[in-house]
Amino acid sequence: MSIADRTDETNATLASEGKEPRTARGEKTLRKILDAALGEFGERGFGDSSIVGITTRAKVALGTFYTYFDSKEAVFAALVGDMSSRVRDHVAPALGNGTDGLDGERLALEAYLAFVAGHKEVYRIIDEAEFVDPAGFRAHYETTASRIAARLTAAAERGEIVGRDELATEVRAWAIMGMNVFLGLRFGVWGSEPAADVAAEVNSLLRRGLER
Amino acid sequence: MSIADRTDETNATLASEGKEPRTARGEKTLRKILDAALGEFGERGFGDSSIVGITTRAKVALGTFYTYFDSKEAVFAALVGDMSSRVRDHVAPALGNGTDGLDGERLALEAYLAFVAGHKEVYRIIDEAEFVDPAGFRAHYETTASRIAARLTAAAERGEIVGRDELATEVRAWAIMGMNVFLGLRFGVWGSEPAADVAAEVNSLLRRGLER
DNA sequence: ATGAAAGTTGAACCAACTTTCAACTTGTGA
DNA sequence: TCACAAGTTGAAAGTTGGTTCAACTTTCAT
Repeated sequence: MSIADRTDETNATLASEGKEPRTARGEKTLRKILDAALGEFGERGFGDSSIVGITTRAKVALGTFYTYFDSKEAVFAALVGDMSSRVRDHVAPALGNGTDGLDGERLALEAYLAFVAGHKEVYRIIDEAEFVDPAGFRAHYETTASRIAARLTAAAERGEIVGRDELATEVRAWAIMGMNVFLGLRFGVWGSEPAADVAAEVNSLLRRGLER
Repeated sequence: MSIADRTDETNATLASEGKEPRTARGEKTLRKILDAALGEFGERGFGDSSIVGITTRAKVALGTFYTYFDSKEAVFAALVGDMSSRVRDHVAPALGNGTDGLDGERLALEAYLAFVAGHKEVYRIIDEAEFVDPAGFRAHYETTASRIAARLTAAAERGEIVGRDELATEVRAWAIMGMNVFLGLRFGVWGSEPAADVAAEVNSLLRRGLER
């Protein structure tokens, strides 16, 4: 998926404040820069990336970068927000396809693993946001955890799972999220064992626990 | 815990190859630099840290740094290995104090949360290693996952938990590790809800799952 | 006591970037 | 058509911070 595949409105707001493109040409250039930045940051990491590297990939002049962004950090932050949405957009549809709430979570993990395997740059950028864009990083995970918590509460109300108080629900949500992220690293980024097998094992853990 | 609290032998090997200190004075200087680096990286992150920052904290001259390390990356890598050991050393004793294997995991998570809360720099450095010292990062997590997997296998052999094949055991190990790390972030680094409550909830998840 | 090895010092060097800007090109509405 | 706004260009200025090194000090074995 390229940034160019997304809507114009979405891209426009990714530029730094007051630097939004006002013509179709500018819009196109902004897209090229964002795509190039995604590639550059994904391959080299934030520290080893340079603005020259980004503009060279985008095939625009160095100065053009500053027409749309205030700094290297600013593009990165824009990308974090965008990658966060992409993960959500890709995983969310799977949630509804399960036979019950927990089965939805299984399919969501499967979709997440597939997404990560095909977009390692996205995984990397969100992870590196912990140091480059802490606010964006925290927003991403707090939002994700809230969504999981809401689904757990709904499943409890439907009588599918055991209900718990608010703190316990948050603990469960963060536990599930942490499992998913680390499995994404191990089986999406590093390895390539079948996503369905991985997700199935996690699902049995969530359903029945480990105890004999 | 300061680097100075550890043994001389341990510290000596933390210097870059061929740069090990040969006198007591050198040993002491190396310790000061390592402690300063831990503080600097922990507070500012790798990118915003500078060698001047480290040597200023350590109260040694800039050039002294290069008596013991080849580069900024080299100190960071030394620190990653050391932090990895520290986490293990702090958490391992708790494992044996449980009434069974899963109870040991509960106490280990509790110990881990307490450790992270008191040593946020350690958490941060291991996380940032993903980008600064990928080999050290991977070694840390693969080693940790192997240890968890070995404990799961042992518990299965004792008949405490349901045994599974190798892939499933690895999935379980990474799932447990991911849970722990994310709970460390949420409840150790960011929040301060009681570690015992968090660990208890996770334990019930592992024992009985979520299903009603 | 003494000299060779070990350790320390910080100014200076240098490579790598980020950021600015004035000139130039392109697009568009009247 | 034409004038002005929007966008593009890349050389150059400016900054930052890693790394080197030759002079100097301390340690310690003999």
